[in-house]
Amino acid sequence: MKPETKPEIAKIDGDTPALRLLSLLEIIAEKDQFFTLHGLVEETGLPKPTLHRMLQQLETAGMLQRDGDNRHYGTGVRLRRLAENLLLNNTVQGARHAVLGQLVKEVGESCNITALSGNEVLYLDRVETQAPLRFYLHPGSQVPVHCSASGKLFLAQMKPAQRRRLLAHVPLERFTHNTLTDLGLLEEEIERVGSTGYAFDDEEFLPGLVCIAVLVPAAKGRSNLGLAVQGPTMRLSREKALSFLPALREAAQSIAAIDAEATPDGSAYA
Amino acid sequence: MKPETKPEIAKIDGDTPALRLLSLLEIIAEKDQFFTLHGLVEETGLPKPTLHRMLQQLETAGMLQRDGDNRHYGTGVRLRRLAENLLLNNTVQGARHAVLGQLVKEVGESCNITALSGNEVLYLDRVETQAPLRFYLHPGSQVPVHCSASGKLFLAQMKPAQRRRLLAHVPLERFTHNTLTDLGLLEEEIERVGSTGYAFDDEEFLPGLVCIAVLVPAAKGRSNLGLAVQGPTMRLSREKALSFLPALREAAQSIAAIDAEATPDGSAYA
DNA sequence: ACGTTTTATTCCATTTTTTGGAACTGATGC
DNA sequence: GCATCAGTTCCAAAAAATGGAATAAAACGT
Repeated sequence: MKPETKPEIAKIDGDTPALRLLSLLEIIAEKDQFFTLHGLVEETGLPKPTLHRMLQQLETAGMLQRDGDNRHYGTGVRLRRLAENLLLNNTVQGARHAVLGQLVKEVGESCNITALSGNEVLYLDRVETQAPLRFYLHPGSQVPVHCSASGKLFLAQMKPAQRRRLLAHVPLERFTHNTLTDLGLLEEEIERVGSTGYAFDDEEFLPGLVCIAVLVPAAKGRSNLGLAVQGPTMRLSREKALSFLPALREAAQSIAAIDAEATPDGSAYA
Repeated sequence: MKPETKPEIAKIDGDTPALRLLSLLEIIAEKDQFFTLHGLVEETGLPKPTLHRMLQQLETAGMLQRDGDNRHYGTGVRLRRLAENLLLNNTVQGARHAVLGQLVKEVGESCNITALSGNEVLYLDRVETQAPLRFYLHPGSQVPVHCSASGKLFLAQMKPAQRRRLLAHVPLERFTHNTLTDLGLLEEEIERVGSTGYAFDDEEFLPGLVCIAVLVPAAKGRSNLGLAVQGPTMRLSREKALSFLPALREAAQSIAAIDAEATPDGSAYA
């Protein structure tokens, strides 16, 4: 008797067809690989025609895209744009923004919340310092993963295979004298970042700009939110930046708490 | 008679309730503020009870969240997490996109990844050149097989019977002076393409647009992914296009490697 | 080249869900 | 208190989802 490909943990739930479709999207969103109709059938336990109809619906709408062989599906442009807009425009969500504002007051430097989008780091929200000398980087802009503090944090928590795939094809473009353009050195740095739980950007992207970042802890699984303080070298030394760590961690915790508290008690969404 | 406030540009579309719900999410995703039922009614023109039900549904599922006063809605944790996961895990598209971007840098012209979808060639992804003069063709659009470089490559690798079946049902529509509308001539061209391993589109679809394409090699069987460089005749001669072949082939190889890694091999894909 | 398997797709009668005009409720304001 | 405005509930007709079974289309093996 063979291993009996058992697990088949059904996960699709929802009281209405539309919610079941969203539930399916959640399963899809967790994949970092292409998927097939057959695979989903095994994974969810749903009848094949039902799943087929759902996928077909999503494909016609441009939410999914069939890849090459007509068998493997991946996310479509429309779905990705939806996701980006959702994250991007969520900023006036007040609570997070308020925490950011508070942090800026405490440390006296510009702070921002970041997320990984594709192979770049996306600025979700940002509060500028009051100091006259400052870098202006607006929410919505993107920076490469390999030369930003948040980016290195995101890389550090990925599964090795996932990280390798991303790094293998993203050219480690040089922006400044300090940019890590060597894969080996970058891996070393990422490991350091992973073990210490914070990351520096020591003028690796823009000359004169230093940055220290931590992850916003997630209730479970990986986090896709980073929190960072940025400032000009002129004002912000490495030591001073390090001294902000406690405040940074506390703020990250607050943001995590906001998200956690906003979750209907215990059973998450049900 | 007063100005009659009539911005009311309905935007919700979709052939099925579930897609209409996604369409609603898109509208919501574009907001950077909380929103109300009434506001959405005015914005979309949908009946109040209908929208109410939709919002209620999304709220119960944890996708939306009401803001204290029970009147204003904002995005819920579950929806945000969905968006985060979508972006976080699209490393495949990210990696492919990076390869495309790199190729564009090398050759200085717009490049795209294509797939055969039904009887037409589908643009999966595209990166535009920086040059000011350019054709704008977005991902998701489709072009006929008989007058596109990628299309001819797809045809060339088909079994003759398969190709005949496809061509029998696709009228060889004329788009430009150079379009191959004669089946015999097209067969000749396809044979040439098959033996050389690359294909030209010499203003056969759009006047002034030339294109050279290769196939992304597949691990097994036929490939259904094409990689192409496109440019205006003004800048891109046939000779120059030919000189891009090595870069094109190398990029195709990279994409093949990415896909190989991201394709659930045989069975499980978790 | 041909039969075998695997996987995708279509069919369709039944069940479930959506739809939206109208009526109702509750809050706010004057 | 009455007017106003927004949110909510009702419900019968119309539309859509469901999934077992049948079919079609590739991929595979010989």
